[in-house]
Amino acid sequence: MARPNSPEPKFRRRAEDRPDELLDAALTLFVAQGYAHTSVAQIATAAGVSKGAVYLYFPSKQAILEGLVKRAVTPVADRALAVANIAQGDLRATLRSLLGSIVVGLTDPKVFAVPKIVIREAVIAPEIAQMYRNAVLDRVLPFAIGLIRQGVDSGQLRAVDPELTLRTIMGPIVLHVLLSEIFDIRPERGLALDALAENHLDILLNGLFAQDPESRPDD
Amino acid sequence: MARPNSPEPKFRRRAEDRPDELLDAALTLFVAQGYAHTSVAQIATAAGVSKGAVYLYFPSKQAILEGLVKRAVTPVADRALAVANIAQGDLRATLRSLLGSIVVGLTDPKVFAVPKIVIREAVIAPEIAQMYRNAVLDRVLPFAIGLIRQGVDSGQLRAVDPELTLRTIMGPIVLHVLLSEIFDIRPERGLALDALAENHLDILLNGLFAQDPESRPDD
Amino acid sequence: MARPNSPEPKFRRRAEDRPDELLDAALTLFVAQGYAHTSVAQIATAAGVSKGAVYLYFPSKQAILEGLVKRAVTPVADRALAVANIAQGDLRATLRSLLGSIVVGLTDPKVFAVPKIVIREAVIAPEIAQMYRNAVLDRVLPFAIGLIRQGVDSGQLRAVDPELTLRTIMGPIVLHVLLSEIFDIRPERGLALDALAENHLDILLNGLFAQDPESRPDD
Amino acid sequence: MARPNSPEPKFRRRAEDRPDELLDAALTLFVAQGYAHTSVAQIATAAGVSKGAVYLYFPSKQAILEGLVKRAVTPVADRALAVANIAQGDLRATLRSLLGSIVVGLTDPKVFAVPKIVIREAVIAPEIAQMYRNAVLDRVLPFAIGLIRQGVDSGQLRAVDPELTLRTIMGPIVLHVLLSEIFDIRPERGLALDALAENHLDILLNGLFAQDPESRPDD
DNA sequence: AATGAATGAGCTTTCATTCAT
DNA sequence: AATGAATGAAAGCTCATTCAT
Repeated sequence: MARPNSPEPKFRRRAEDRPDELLDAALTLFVAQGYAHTSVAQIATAAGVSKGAVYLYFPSKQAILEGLVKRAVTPVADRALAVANIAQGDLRATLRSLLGSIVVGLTDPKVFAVPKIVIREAVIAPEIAQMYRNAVLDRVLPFAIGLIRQGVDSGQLRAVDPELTLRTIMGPIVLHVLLSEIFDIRPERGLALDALAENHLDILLNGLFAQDPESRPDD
Repeated sequence: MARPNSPEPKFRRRAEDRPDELLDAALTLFVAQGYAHTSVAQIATAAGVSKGAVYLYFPSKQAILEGLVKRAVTPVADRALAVANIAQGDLRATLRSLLGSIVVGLTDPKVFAVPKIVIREAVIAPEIAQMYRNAVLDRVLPFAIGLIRQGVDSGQLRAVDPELTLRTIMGPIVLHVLLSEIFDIRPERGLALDALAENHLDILLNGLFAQDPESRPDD
Repeated sequence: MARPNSPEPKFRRRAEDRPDELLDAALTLFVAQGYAHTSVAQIATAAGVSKGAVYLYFPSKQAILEGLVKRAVTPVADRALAVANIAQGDLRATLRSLLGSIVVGLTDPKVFAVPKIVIREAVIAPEIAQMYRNAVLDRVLPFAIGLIRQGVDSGQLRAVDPELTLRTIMGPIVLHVLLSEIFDIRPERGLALDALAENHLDILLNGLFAQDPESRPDD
Repeated sequence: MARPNSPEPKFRRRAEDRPDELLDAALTLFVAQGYAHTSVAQIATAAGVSKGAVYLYFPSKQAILEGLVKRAVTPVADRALAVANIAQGDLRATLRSLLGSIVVGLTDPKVFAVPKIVIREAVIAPEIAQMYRNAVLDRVLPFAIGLIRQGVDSGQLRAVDPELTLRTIMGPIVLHVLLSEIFDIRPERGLALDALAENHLDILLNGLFAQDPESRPDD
């Protein structure tokens, strides 16, 4: 306090982004080992500070988890809503670019790391799942559902249930990302999320079944 | 109380189904609190035995988790393959009854509890996820994928990728079950899994979009 | 009691030497792993009986240790005193055959196993060391000391302290057996106890030092 | 009590000699009760710290035992080798002062406590016996044996086996210390180690037997 | 602001002993 | 006489959190 003209602290160990460094360290460790198997000491070491210092920035281990989710929540929702701007004109094109955005988002490990942690640790920290729900899902889902509803109302989409249809659209891609890591499933090469999205979109657009014998093209 | 020659022996004996009772207790606790937050003492108490007795049947806490998965694995795979018998004749009907079976299966909390635990604890016990993969997924998925491939080959289905298509078919339902609990999402009343399946099937059969007159043959 | 003319129990699992079988099993295990690291269950298994059966013959684990010592105590003392019969005539011959007997005794692992256990476990079971002392040492040592005293009194031995001299006679051999196993010391080949006894006896008889310059042969 | 700003902090800090304090406490307890019967909690209490604090300095209970041996090993070997300087000139004098040093060393309970523990716990921790062997015995014994060999070569000693003779020299004294405590043998007053050494030296120098005139010179 | 020594509750696991059968 | 399931009291060890410095 009243620091006496500090002598050029330009290159001092930046102290105000300590929390962020701690969160980064915690994120990596939580993803790799789970919350319960990660000790505060490990987080401190990974962030390059002492065990005690962690408690200068976070009152408890659980608070680190909360901080992680809080930090991730706003950009994710923002990113999702940014897609809203695409949502104009042809619905097919919108759907295609929407799925594209999702694929890009899920491919970046940083983006999906926090949701994965939330899903995993929801049992022991329900309030965190709640927080995530409020901050992300409750902001993003209604918008997406509204989009579908408009399509139905305008007659572009068939008379489907908008909320349930959102699950049909999103489910395969999200679950794939979630499970492929857990069960070590690698369809062909890599995650092949784009191939999955391609095939999925095809079915959404054209249905699963061949229309009828004579109209079927020979592709 | 003050009942002279007490009719309750200090401990029950010869419980041949102790392992099962312990697994039941563990399952409930693991679902409710997660593996890490469940102590062996809690499992023992819930099963009505002493802490030490647990180790009469399982050599370690982790072995309980494994026992849980082992016990669940066979019936699940069997149940899934039993659906195989439905898989004859019209593919639309097959698909409908297949989804119906899945909905019934996932609605029973007992059935999906173990997979949920496996998914949650995969990070700290990868070999258990592996076990589940080998015992369930590797038995069931190839069969399902083969079914789709036959549909494609016979011309009933459009020229979709069988493996990726399976994700489109299963994804929405499985993810819904997985996330609805975590995020406490209850669409309208209950899980409404049947409504979801209905809407999903509708999209699979007819596509998402209203047919524009010229492209739609005569479906 | 009053067993109704038992139908030829000739080849029945001999039940009355169960205690001995248990002691045998315990001895082996105690020697190999120490008392603390040997569980009653191990003893039972090694003896081919159930855990509970052990308690039909011994009231506690410690009682097994005591039983072990009790069983070993009498024959050891007897064997030692049997050597007394040799103790006649020339003292040099007596000493030589005495050391020979000791060497033979210590070479047999069975004989020295119990004393080794007693020595090792004396801290946690002082009453057992006491028992050994009373039953063995107090019977054998006075006799040996008396022998030495006679030698001194008769003028065959120099004017040494009989009690302390007994330590000089016995110490090297006993310590060698005790430590060679512990420190994995193998002088040349095997324990070479006989060579040690030979050399030791030589020193006892002739002293360590060459008598004087001129009398020394030219080795 | 009701002393406002208590002058006794909840815990002491920065005790750089904590490890030593813990080793001291452990040594006392191991000597009194044996390794297996001493709990980490006991060691902690005896050292005036909490159970957890022990693990700040030693990774395991066994590591305490090792630390104990490591700490004792260097001074013992050093002390032994310091005797080397005495080893010049007349061998009789050397032997006398050597035994004197040993007696002094063994009389100090601190010095012999660790070897006694090593001997006792060798079965369950053979690597510790090995460590002791390497650090102490392998440094000291060759020197002592060499000394004897020189005596033989120079003709001062008779043609004895140097290695085996070392046992004759050391055995009685070491075994006496080892067993007297175990069997609660107290010859007359105290350990009387000096009397033992005196008598032992006498025999080494002059042999046990009274010289019969004719046989002595060149037997 | 930062440290890291210290705490103490809690965990998994072992095992001598008991007892219903 | 014999079993072995069951107990319960430890034990060794971990770790989130506190606090003197």
